[in-house]
Amino acid sequence: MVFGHRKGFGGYQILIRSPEGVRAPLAKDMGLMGQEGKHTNHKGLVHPHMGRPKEEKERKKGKNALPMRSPESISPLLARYAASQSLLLGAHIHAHLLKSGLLGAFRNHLLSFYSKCRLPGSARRVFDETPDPCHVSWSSLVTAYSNNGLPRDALAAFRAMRARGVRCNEFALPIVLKCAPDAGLGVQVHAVAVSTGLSGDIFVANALVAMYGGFGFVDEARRVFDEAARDRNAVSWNGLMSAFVKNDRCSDAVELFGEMVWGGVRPNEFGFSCVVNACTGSRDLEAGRKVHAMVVRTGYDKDVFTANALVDMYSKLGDIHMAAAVFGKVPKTDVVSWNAFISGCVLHGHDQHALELLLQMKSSGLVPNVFTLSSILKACPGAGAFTLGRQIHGFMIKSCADSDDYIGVGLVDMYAKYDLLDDARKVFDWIPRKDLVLWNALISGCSHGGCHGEALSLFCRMRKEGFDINRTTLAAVLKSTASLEAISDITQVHAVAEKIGFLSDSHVVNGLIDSYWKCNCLHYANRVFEEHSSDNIIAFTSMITALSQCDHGEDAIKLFMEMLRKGLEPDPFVLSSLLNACASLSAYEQGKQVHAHLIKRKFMTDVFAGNALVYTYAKCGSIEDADLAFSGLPEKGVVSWSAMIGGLAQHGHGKRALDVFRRMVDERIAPNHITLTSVLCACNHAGLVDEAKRYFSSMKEMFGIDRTEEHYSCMIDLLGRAGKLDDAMELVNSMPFQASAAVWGALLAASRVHRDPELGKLAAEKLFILEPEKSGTHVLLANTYASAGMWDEVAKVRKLMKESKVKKEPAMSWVELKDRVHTFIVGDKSHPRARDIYAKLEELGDLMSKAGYVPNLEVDLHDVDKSEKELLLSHHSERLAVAFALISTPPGAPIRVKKNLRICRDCHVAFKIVSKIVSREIIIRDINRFHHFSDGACSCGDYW
DNA sequence: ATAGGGTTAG
Repeated sequence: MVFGHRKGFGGYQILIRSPEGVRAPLAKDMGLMGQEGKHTNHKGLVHPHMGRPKEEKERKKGKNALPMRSPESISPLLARYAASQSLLLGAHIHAHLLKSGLLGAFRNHLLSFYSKCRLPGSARRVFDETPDPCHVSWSSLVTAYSNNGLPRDALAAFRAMRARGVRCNEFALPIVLKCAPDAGLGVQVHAVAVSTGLSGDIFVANALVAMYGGFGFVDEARRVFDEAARDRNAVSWNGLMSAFVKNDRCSDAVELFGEMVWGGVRPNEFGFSCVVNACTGSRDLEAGRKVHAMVVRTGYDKDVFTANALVDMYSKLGDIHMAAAVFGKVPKTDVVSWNAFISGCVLHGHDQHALELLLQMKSSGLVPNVFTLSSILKACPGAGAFTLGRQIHGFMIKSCADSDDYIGVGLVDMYAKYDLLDDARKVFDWIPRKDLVLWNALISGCSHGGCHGEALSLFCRMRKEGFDINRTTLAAVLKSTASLEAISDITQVHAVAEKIGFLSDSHVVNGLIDSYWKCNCLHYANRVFEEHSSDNIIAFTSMITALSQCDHGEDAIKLFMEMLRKGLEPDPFVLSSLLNACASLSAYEQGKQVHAHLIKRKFMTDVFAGNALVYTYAKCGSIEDADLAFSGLPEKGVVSWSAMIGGLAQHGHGKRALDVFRRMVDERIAPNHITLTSVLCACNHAGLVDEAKRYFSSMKEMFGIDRTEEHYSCMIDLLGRAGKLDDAMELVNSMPFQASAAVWGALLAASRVHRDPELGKLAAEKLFILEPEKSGTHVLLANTYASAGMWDEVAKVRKLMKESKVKKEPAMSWVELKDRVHTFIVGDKSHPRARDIYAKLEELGDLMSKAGYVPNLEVDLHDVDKSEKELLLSHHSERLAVAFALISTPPGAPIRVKKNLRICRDCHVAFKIVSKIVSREIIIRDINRFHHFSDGACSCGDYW
């Protein structure tokens, strides 16, 4: 039979009850059965040192035979045998005393002997045979029970003693206080102590401090401590410190330690280990280092408890190097030392190192226990050690230790991280007593692994079964509602969170904001933000993200300014989020400001911020800055490389993008599906059809990446642009996905360029169904017919467009100047400098005509005469933006404009000429890509 | 009479 399965590993071995054990001969010899048979310590586990005592072995061999003893030598002899746990020798003396009739004088000594040999039953027997037990006999009996894991019997004996009117002594009280099951009984014992005048005894006072501390009554503990001011010793200080630590008042404990040292009391190993734990609990690394210095000065760094506490402190407070240094110097490491260091490594993400430590630990002869293994389980996914994780699972089942709460959670989490939700679920179902953390692990696993419906239904089950939930539960389930974009579910979770008072929690607020904006409910998101989190950086980050993702980049930047005004210090998260806002706005100047923040606050080593910087500079039209940021990254991950390749692709630097991709492969960074999308995109913008075909057909075997819908869509677009319309259609028909609006849109555009009205008609019909609200479809279809000279069809489409009441999405352009973004729509006269802008356009018009520019009237479908058409063309939003930039920036400065639709073909021609006339670089970011106009040419090579 | 290590989570 196995027992002790809760803490069944490590310092204590799992106990197998076997007839060959120490106990069998004892039971026979002594005629005693029952409690004492287990030889357990108070935790119900066998201690490894409890082997067969040396003296007993020697006697069996016939050496050292027991001599006749004089009465005076009996008492020290019993004490010696008790210390060496020599049961048989003690029993021999017992028999000798019986025989010689000397038992009476030694009953209390025997009682104590049996108690120390963990035989409370024998002790009781001696006590029962005592004709008139005195207070010493009673105290010894209470001690025998208490020290051998029988607190109820100890209490019963104490009550019997009180009922018989036996005087209570200072030895019984501390022991019985230790047995008190609740504060009520503790208070009663306190009353006894006061009434018997024993409360002045320092041992009693210290025991009272410990009792009150253990039950959460720190103030009571403090009162008893204060009353014992005169006799206080180190134990009193340590006891109160420990009371503070146990009750989440770690900083008070640290302060108390200072008081103690100041008062001239020298701390011992108990005090040191306790105060180090207090520093850990209050996250006070500064105080911790000071204590560490004192520990070294006084030589207590040799104490395992203190050293372990230091390892734990440095691990948890972020100085893993110091943790390693202390760990390396622990004179005799035990399981706890290893556990503390291993968990520290896992906490810092050094998963591989944690596994190496496990091996070292084993080879140093120590057995890992449930504490070790729960940390190791956490490290398995990161270290790619799935097999080890499975083995731990098997090991746990075999040793009946799998019902350990932490191991259960660790297993659920590990299986979930490997996307084995069925296995996670099995472990979950198998665990009989499910606690909150276990539920959370499974729900988080589900929402992480994309099983959002499952996560939601688990959450509902939890609520129905009356389980408590916490912020982790809510955060996980909100992640799922965000992905499901299920507004009614969000409002329900919102209501639950409100009901149980979790709306002040930043993680919950974060989840709600995130869910709401993903459901297009930006106003709800904003309401949550305004109502619950005015001065919290996480909430600001969420809201800034929400605004920038919903195309409210300007509001995102405004909110950031507000955050600064409130005196909140930006962190790398909020700055990364802000960079995304700048990217979506093409706000180059703002992006540089954020870059400055990052440098100033020493965040340039942050991976997320660094990647966002690359992405933002590329999106803001400066591929050079993006390249610089990319080269400066301390660590380039797959996201960094993908951002750079994608940026180059958007700017039409196809060859450079492919070079970077080759470098990435050389450096053994595994590309993902996003990288491959960027690669295909690079080929697309540079017209590299053969390269694209090669990557597209071999990506699975070369990089193990399955082709997604996006890859197909990019490939179809590429074939279409290159005029290979048949190949494109073949791919549409053979791909394993329904063709999306993006695919048909690409085909429609291709059919216009390559004058294929039949394909254009097919694509447009699909688009009318897929995206009935979009106006561009009509325009493109009409253009397609126009390009083939089918004017009747053009007229029909225009009529259709009027009937369907589809409004044309207004074309807009933005240009950034210093810290403001200026917006323009076609024919816009609302800008304060409108007069100057139009004058500039007129001036340019003359110069352009002289340079040979002829307006391309085909691109405009308005039913107006020729001169009016020309005027409309020359007042397109992008032209207004460029003209404004020309009159507001110094000569020679590059001009960056962002447009919400594709750039107009006539404007494309115009800007080529303008760039030459004014000797400026003009950079237009349209919905698809970047156009760099310079010296009469565009970077896209007119291929777009 | 006073002491230690572990799990979920933006």
